[in-house]
Amino acid sequence: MVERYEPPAIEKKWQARWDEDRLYQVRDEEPRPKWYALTMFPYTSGDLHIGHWYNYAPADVHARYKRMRGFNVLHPMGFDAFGLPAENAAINRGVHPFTWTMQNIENMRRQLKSIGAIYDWDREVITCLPDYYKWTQWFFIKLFENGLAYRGLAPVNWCPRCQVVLANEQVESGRCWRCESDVVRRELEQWLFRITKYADELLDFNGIDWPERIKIMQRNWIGKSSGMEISFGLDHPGVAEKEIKVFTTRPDTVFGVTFMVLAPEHPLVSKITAPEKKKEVGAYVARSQRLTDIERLSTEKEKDGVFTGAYCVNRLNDTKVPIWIADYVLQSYGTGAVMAVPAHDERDFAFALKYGIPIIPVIEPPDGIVKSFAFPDTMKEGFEEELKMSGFEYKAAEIGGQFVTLHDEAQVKKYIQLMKAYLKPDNWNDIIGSPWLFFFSGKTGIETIALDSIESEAEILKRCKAIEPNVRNCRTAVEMLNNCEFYRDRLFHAEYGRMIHSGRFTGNRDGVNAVSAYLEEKGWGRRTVSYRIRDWLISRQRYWGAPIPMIYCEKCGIVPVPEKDLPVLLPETAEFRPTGESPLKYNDSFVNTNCPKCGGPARRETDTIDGFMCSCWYFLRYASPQYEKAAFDPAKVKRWLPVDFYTGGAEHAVMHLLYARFFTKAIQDMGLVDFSEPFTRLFNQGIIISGHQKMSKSRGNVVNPDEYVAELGVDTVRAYMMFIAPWEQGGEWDDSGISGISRWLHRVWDLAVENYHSLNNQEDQELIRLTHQTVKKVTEDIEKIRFNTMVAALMEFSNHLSRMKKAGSVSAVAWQSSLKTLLLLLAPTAPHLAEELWHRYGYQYSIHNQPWPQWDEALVTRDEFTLVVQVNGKVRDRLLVPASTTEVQAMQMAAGSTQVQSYLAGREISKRIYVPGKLVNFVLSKPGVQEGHSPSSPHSPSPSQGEGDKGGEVKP
RNA sequence: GCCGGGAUGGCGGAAUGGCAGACGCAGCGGACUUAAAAUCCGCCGGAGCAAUCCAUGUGGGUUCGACUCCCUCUCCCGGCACCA
Repeated sequence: MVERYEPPAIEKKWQARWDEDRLYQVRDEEPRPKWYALTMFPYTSGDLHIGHWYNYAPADVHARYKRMRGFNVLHPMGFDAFGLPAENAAINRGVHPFTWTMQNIENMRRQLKSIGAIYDWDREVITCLPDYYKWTQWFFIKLFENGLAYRGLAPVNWCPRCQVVLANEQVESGRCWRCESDVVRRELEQWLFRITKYADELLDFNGIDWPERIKIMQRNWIGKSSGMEISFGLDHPGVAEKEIKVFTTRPDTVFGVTFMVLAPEHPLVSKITAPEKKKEVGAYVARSQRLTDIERLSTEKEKDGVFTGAYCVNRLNDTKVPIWIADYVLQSYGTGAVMAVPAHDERDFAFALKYGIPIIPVIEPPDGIVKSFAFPDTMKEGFEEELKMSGFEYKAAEIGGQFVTLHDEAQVKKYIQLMKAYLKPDNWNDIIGSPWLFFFSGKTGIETIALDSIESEAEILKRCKAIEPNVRNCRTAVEMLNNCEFYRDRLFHAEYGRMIHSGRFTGNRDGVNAVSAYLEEKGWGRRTVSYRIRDWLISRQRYWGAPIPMIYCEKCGIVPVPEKDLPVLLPETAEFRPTGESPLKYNDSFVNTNCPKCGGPARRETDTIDGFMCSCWYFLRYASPQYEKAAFDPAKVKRWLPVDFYTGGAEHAVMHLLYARFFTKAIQDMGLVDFSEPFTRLFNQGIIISGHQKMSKSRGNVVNPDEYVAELGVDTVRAYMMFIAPWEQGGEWDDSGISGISRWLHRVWDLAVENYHSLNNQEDQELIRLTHQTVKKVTEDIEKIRFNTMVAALMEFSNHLSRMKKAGSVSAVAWQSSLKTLLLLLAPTAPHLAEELWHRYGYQYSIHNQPWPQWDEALVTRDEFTLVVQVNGKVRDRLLVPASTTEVQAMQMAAGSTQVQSYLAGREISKRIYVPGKLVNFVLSKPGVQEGHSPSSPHSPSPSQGEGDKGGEVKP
């Protein structure tokens, strides 16, 4: 018996050898082209679960492949080491965050080493060490000096559980990204980064190869929308401001403004509120401050608000517009004020209905449908017959009367005539949609009033109430119409269309541009853009982060710490209590300092920097991790950056990935680097879930890879990760298939280790073909990141080898050469096994320094192929034919097939389809006669399946 | 609600306009063994004795031909969620 494959021993042996030989040490200066393959470094949470491995193992396979393809590959690893969990461990268990973090790193480094990756550990980066965070602080000062870091009073997202503020990106559906607590608002003075300055640049993804999905998420997050800032006149005694500015994307609806809504936090609120409304408004403002974002922004929550008692003026039609406040308007977007057009905005519509505010339609519905309800007993005898005769679409209402639907202007015109003729005295009728007309039949005839302004709205309502007691409690005309189900779909729409009821613009179809131009000409507005994205809030009221390197001096104000004094070290001792204030605040020896400018007494900033800033530049540090003179050695960054291939989870789409892009653009503008995008190609691998949930310690569903490694070997685990699904897909962790991979690697071992006895060389050509075919398939699959099919191809290849070995049907030379190729193809996936077998064959150490095998396209193609023969698109025969077969020959052979002939008998071929190298399809003309089929195929081959099974029985 | 992605055997998946189910797991049968494990060989979507038919979430369409392209609907996953 030959030696058995024993992975743990082999793996340990080769890892030690590689380590000793510094096989994976990366040299900066090499003639080979560079390849920077980066994978997102882990947060130091304690240990790596199988989900982490799913990030790292396939990334390493790809990097190893690139290495064999002749690239000088930098594939570094490090630790994202600042963050809340470390401090929470300190609070809960009394371990110092530093100790906790470094212990975790020890363990994680051990696990990472067991992967057998090509990480060059000399380049390890740990963000919580002073030699790293010194430069994080240095970058902060650079941003400050360039006007990109500023201190501001802002309503912030406060997580009551973590006792810390969060950036907008770190709030997920109103909850803290880390602990899922509901976030509340607080007004605090904080440090922010001016990411909004780069909003437009961040929208430009030219030159980078990123998944469409991530680009869309970033675009949505940035949320650029073009519109207008429109000024409404304000004339309030004692108030200096003479206008209220609103932001709108729909200037074409400006004639439909019937109220104005300010955010509760809007600075004008306290100034303009009428004395008798002060109490109510104050209470509303107080309440909205108290609510969490979840409560306040919940779409389930009914829109509510309060009238301030004040008015402004719509300059376009000189209408007085009541000013309300409501918390569905956000102070932080646009101007914090909106012009409400209830006829064409869903929220405004709901709000207006709730508070009885008039609704004036100003845009025609694009479907052109107009409705009218002929109320019971309002029409004279014979009206219905007239409707019928005129061909109108109508339906009898349950309560009597008719629902009439009109489809064009001619119908409307005709209907109006008809209706006027039949309307009984002292009644009214209306047509809704466009035009919007009310017809009142009085003593003197019929009077028509259009619902085109606040005044006419009031007049219409007054008259209706006079006629119909049932509508007396309606506050607006639309509220009255809204009682009728039939009208509902006409009362509100948000589409673009022809303007109506809009003075000089009535009839205009390009309202947005027309109104914009007019407002600009008048000086009442300007075209502008708004962004959803807000500046990045980076202050954290916590200990375990890089201290913000700023000093407050009473005389000199805010002064950055001079570079020579960096890093501002975290004091070793601090009291860790969840107070909501930085533990540094009460550390006198940290806080008290001297002003670098005037030397006088001063205080240090006690907040620390958001950990996401550390990961904004770690990819630069890897280029020269021990460099002491600066954050990075410019020559090395020039050599290695940008990252060629960045892999990691999609959960960072609008956090890390957006921040890192911003940061890179910012330092490019400072002249520190000469590229604008850090990651040329991004690939998001899928997530491994467990029990239908993301793996996390807190959920208690983590799967530890260590046991699999100990039992089956790391090569098996690596290959299994590659095999389970396409990498971008991920999925539920299920180890039931891992035995298949283990068996396969054992088979490969036996294949290579056991002696081969050649009996003949019958299959040499076939083996050569299969070898080249496999090289091609494996290479292309790795390039396309289709690792699962790559492993499948390797399995198929080794299955063929097994068969040939058993048969002894290839020469010893062909066998050796193919096996050598198999090992090379296997090297990235199963590096230890490949190295061991390579060594046993006596080939030169190391297999990982060998070039990737090439394939010869001429040898890949077979000299014969299976020609599929179809009749009416259904496969009826398969013929093995020479590769040189011509179309004519193929047709002849296909037609000659006995299988096929039974389908052709008595039928005419109307079309012959030929796909070279693949198939022939005979299309038959429609069956004329039922007989004429051979008894063996009684079914009609015609595609018409009407008769189904019962028609198929033909007794012989 | 809006924006993405997805649905294929018992399971993971393969096939991106041309042989549906590669490769693997599980299962079944056999060989070896005193026996078991391991290993090896065979079978393995459904119906049918068979010829053959049915089958890629639903319903329609385009095409000689559709898992693949287009439209409708259902369900699942991810993101955003009053952004005016």
